[in-house]
Amino acid sequence: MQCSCNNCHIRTIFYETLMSNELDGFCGARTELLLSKGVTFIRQGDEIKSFKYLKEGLIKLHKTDDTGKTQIISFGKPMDFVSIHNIFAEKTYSYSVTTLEKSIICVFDLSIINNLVKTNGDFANRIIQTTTRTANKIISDSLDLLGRSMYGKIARVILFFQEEIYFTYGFDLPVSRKEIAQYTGLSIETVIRVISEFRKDGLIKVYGKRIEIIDKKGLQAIYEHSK
Amino acid sequence: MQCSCNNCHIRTIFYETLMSNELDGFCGARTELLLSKGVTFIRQGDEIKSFKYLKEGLIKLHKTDDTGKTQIISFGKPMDFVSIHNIFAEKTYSYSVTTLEKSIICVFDLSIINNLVKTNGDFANRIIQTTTRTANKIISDSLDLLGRSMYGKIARVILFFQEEIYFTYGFDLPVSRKEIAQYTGLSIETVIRVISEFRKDGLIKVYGKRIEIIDKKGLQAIYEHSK
DNA sequence: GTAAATATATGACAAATATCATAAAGAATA
DNA sequence: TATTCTTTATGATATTTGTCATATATTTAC
Repeated sequence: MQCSCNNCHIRTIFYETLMSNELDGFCGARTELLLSKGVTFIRQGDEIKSFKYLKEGLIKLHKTDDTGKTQIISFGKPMDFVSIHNIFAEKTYSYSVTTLEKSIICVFDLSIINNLVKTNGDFANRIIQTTTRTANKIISDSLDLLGRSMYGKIARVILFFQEEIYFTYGFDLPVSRKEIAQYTGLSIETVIRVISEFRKDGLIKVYGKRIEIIDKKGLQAIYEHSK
Repeated sequence: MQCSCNNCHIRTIFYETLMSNELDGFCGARTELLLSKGVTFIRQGDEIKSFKYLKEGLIKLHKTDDTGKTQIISFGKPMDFVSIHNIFAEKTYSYSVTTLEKSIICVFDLSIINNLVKTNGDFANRIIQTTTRTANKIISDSLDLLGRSMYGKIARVILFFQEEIYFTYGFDLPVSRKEIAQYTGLSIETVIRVISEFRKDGLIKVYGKRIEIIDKKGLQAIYEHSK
């Protein structure tokens, strides 16, 4: 039987671990969500019933505390599992997830995944690796940011979108200055000011959301010397 | 067969998931390490060959970057798995682990754990839950610290040792001011100054490493209003 | 037991970052 | 189109935190 996941990267993550009959069940039971930009499709506090995979697009993981302050925890790109480090440990989501661009989400019933974990040791192993890698990336990224100055933090964000999301020197920032502030822990004004300084120093060009990296080595040097 | 892990908390984590014969293999193949204070028993970069459990004592997870700067990632207490969020994802340790007090570490060969993951779905499930919970705690703690002022950060550290480690209002800090700085991202002088301020304000008494909490509600208020 | 190293402590000052105020540009809405 | 709301931008100023200097106390090494 042809599985509609054939062209999807999720196969390369789990394929080898699944028997043909398991794969059919796995792929057959999935739903696809086509979401436009700005849709919060997971809300902190909601019960976890499914396992979600970002097939295309861009998302942010975020949480709001009792005082109403919002923090952005990480950005997710295609081939990322959404909130995967959360779904096996808790009954409800600790974080919300919102699209930053038009995105396609694959939704699997959590019971199918849990069942495969129980019956297929290799699959269980893949899940363990994937969850821990996802969590480790969040930990090392947030520890990295913690130790840097405002210049290093903003340089990191710009380099992140260039190196891990758009792969070109010119791109439209998918986040507002405010969201960069929520991710870095800086104030909005500081974010705006640092971006302006980078522009004045000829490191980047800025036209609203549009960023063009002029001096990538300079940006990298700022990032690296910002401890 | 009597297993010497009978009195150990690790049984309550994995017990129900293991058949009697599996349990024998699990417990029989373990080694115990008795370590004095200040011993680095896991070093970043070393190959991961075992699964380690902190039976008694206190440890810190830390890493040193290329510039020689050391960051403390988390503190581990009894019943914690040491670096568990790392061992399934990587071949080598990303972090070092050092005892802060005399500690007992149980060492299991990683292949035994991996084998159980493959053959026992319930056990695999427990491992997934444990790894993700460990990682989630680190993520939420570090996000929490990131958003707080120096007063909130130091209050958090003092409250952590009172509430999660010693359970009494008076205790000896198991870490130096420098280590608190490495954990919070503050400078050493700032850590010392804030502790002094807390003392001058009558929140705590300080005799070198000895801390006595005088006004716990006051400390909590500082922590909570420090965003 | 003495010397050296490390940890704690505090002051003075500098640097980093936040806050408040204000304004213009853009986007959303009626 | 006019109106409102949000985002971006910048200046002035205040607050937070770091750095450097120096001193004492404590621990470690020989």
